[in-house]
Amino acid sequence: MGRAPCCDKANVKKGPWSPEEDTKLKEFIDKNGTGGNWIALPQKAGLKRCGKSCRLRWLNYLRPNLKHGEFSEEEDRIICNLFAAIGSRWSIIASQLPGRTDNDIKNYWNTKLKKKLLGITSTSQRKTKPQQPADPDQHLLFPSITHQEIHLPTVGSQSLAPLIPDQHPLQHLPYHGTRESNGSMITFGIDQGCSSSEGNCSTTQLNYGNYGGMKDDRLIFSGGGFEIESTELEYNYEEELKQLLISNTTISPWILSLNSITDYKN
DNA sequence: AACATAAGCAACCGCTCCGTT
DNA sequence: CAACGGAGCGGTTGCTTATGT
Repeated sequence: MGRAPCCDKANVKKGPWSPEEDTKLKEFIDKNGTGGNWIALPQKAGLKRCGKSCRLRWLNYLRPNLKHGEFSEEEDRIICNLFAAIGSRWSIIASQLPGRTDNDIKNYWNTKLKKKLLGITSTSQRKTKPQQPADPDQHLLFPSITHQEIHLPTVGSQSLAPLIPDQHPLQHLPYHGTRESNGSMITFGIDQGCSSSEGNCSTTQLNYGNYGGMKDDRLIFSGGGFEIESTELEYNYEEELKQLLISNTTISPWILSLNSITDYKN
């Protein structure tokens, strides 16, 4: 026996929302809030919709301060870097782009940004359109940055490890290493807290580092003044993307560390 | 103008997570 | 501790629009 459906599918409307439905939903939420119960909301609001559908409509279209339209170069960069770091965690990526929704970013990535990055392959071309060359400004998506903070909606006490997909190279990196700093060895590691010395921070931060390229069969990551190696090359999501990034070693930064990479002297 | 095809995007589906009982 | 149920998420679908023949 499967689980009970979230709503009576025979009696709910599906498909595109009408302006009247939008108005009903918006007015109800403006007046009453969501009440933390999406399942009960449609009935209260007088809508013949599934609660999940209402939630999606509100989050992706009706809620205030949503940004529509073209993504900026800066937004492109953030999406690319975060995708490289954590993969298709669209909700986390969306949390870094005010006014953008996870669905928006997901669609944008799948339909435009990925192609822009890959220089548009022949197989995905509009058949009759002339072949576009690879974007000459492609490298601008990967400026050489060493440290940029991203605030993840993660409670400081939680481990960041689950945010990293299994196939991501970070999974194969040691969680601790050493580097030289001012003549003495520094130990660093990925801890499970936040970077503030006070602790109790409500967000956990992630730092960008640079993907430094290949050495023998190893991926080298560097950033914040140190370097780290991965001996396993198992990360294989977006194979084409990986090839692109590897082939651009001089210009492609890559994520190195979670800032909660903390330094502490031996 | 009519048709074919690709691109874009809103919405749905099904799964996992997590709080509650 | 297990079962349940709601929220949230990512993948996918399918409709609409744009573009070329």
